[in-house]
Amino acid sequence: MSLLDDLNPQQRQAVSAPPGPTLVLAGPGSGKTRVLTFRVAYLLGELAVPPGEIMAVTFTNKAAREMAKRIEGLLADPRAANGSSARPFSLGTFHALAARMLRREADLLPFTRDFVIYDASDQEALVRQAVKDLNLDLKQYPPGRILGAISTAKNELIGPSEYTTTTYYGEIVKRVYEVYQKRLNSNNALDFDDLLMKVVALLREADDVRRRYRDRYRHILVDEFQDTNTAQYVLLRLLAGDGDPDLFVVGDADQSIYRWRGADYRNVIRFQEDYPGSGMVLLEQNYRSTQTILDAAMAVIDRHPGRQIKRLFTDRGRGPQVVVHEAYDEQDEASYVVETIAMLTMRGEADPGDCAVMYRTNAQSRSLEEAFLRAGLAYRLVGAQRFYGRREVKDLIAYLRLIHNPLDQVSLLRVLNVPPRALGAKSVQTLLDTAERAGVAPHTILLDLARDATSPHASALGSRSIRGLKAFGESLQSWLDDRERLPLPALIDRVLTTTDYRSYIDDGTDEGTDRWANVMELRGVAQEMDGLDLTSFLEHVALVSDQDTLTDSLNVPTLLTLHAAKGLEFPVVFIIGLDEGVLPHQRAMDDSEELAEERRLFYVGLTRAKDRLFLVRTFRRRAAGISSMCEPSRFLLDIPADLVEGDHAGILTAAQASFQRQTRWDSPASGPPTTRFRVGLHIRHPKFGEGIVMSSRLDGDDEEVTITFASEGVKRLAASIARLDILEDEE
DNA sequence: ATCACAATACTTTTT
DNA sequence: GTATTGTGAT
Repeated sequence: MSLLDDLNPQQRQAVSAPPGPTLVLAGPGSGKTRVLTFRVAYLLGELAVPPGEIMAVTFTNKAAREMAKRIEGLLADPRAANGSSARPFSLGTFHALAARMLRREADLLPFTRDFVIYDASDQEALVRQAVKDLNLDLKQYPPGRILGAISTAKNELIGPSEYTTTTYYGEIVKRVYEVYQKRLNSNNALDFDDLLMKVVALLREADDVRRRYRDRYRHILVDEFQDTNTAQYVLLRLLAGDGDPDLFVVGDADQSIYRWRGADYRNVIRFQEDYPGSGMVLLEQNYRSTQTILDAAMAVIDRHPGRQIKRLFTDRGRGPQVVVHEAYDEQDEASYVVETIAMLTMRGEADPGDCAVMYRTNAQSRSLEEAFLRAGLAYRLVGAQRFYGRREVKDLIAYLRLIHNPLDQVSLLRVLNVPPRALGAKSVQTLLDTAERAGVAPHTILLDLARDATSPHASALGSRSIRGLKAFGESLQSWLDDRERLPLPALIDRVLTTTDYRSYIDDGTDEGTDRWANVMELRGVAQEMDGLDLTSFLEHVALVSDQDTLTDSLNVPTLLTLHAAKGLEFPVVFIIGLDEGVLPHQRAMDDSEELAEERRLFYVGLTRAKDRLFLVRTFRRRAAGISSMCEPSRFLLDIPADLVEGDHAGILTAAQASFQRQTRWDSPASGPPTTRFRVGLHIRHPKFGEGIVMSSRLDGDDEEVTITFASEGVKRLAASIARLDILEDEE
């Protein structure tokens, strides 16, 4: 009797694969989390691997926690070869693990272990500063776009000095990038991308450090491998080392939805090339959804041009038909969702907590929230910025970051005049100029003023701003002293009292009360994480996103974006806003790669559903204030009408008919000649045996096919020369 | 010089 | 609904 008895043959093959590079290609709902957790348990139990040697990388911290919990459960199972309870091993996201390594090795690095992590809005503030510094027009060079370019470069491990370009715009980006990076350094700050980049640089340059980590992490597991970017992949390779490391990666190219963040599912191909001896296991059976839902999902993903028809199968039976609903406007859409959930609950067909509502953009949650509130029903929102993006929360965090790392200028500028201290733009600018001229960081000027108002720095400043700056400096000094003495919640209280933050934020209105409640909630987080120091608290705040804190104890419907839904499952799923311009999103419509990603995103949403699926579209939609008509999503039209519940199928067939007359398609109208060998196709080669097509591209009249063979690894073959037989679908 | 309030423009997805 | 910019009052 072994733990592995609970698995199907494919899963068992993956879990008990001999240590070495292994690629697990898993369809949705195929139990890949299960495979990963069993693999860890197998290493710990069966192979008696010391826990310290294992590192598991997950996509979210929530996934990490979930996995830890499950492993603990597995190891407590009497059938586990080594029935002691769970032991600690490294587990977390790339970013969290990288941050830990950087703090540990900070002595070798050009920043101190007190570095702060800048989130997207901090980054944008810094880019904004840089653009202004270079006397560029913010309108012409929107910080967000420049930041995107910088982030893309960082994900490819391209630093400011290596950044090459041939365009004028690229030249601007390069110059902003240089200033931006300099500012990060002088602020003792790292952005998200730096966490990865700096670790990679460290491991590349410091031989002894690299050796140490390689010796330490003998077994590495990666979840959602299709969403790794170049920096992450290089980091993995550095940690794993050469030869045949035990690198166990699990992914599904069809669920790759983070291309815009630099993720490259071709890492799957790279993996096979870099580790020619790697094993490959497929997980094809789906344990989650009914056949109807799977058929709908497959119909959508199979429209992906140049892709093999995939047969996901389940033994769960057909289940109820898919429901398609057309609402009049967003309010109507939201009330339809709320009413349907209420009805299902009332009939006892589902618990409120079984239901999830998914949408493309966070903004779409608003009408839903209003409808839930109107109906007096509770809900849970997994929002990107629901909590940590709020002004009052950011203010308090900025204060704490400043205390933690006074070099953090972004935070300093944020709070210097919040609450108002009569320090306007002019005073701030004079402070910065004075600091620059004296060659010191701005905060030292403040601290100097606090000690001695007549310090030499004072000359350039007006008497009124000196008073304000001095007062702020005194407060800062006292907090810095407190930092050493007081536990975190008490430190927070001190900041709130000295700044009299409450009377600033809480004006007695409902909104003000709400804001103060948020401040207290943040304090509560600090309190809960008992004994946590300031460093860990700030790191938690920076790296732990809302969905990581998603509690499943509440029995209420969940509202979340399709991206946030990745890796989750619900008995009842609503996907709303199935309209052209929303899903697919307007900004993805003129790029066929992006359009393909939108399609995969929809596919991810569909495959979250276990039993029932509701697809909702809206006839009229308000965007940026004006309401206009919109057309049904092209993805919706790909769902075969015979999977849709009677009354509603008409909506589809009518829309499909009108669609025929138009020329919207995923690829240009003329369309390039298509490849004969589509990704995922099973083939047989006379010499190499059976394999799977990883990619194929046209090469003149010929076709170059990249194939992974079960026995031979990756080969690139010319279709005209190699005698490739296409095997029938794996039915 | 600062601040409060009004007008304005913009709004993908997130570790 | 939010962040930035503009305006007039203090």
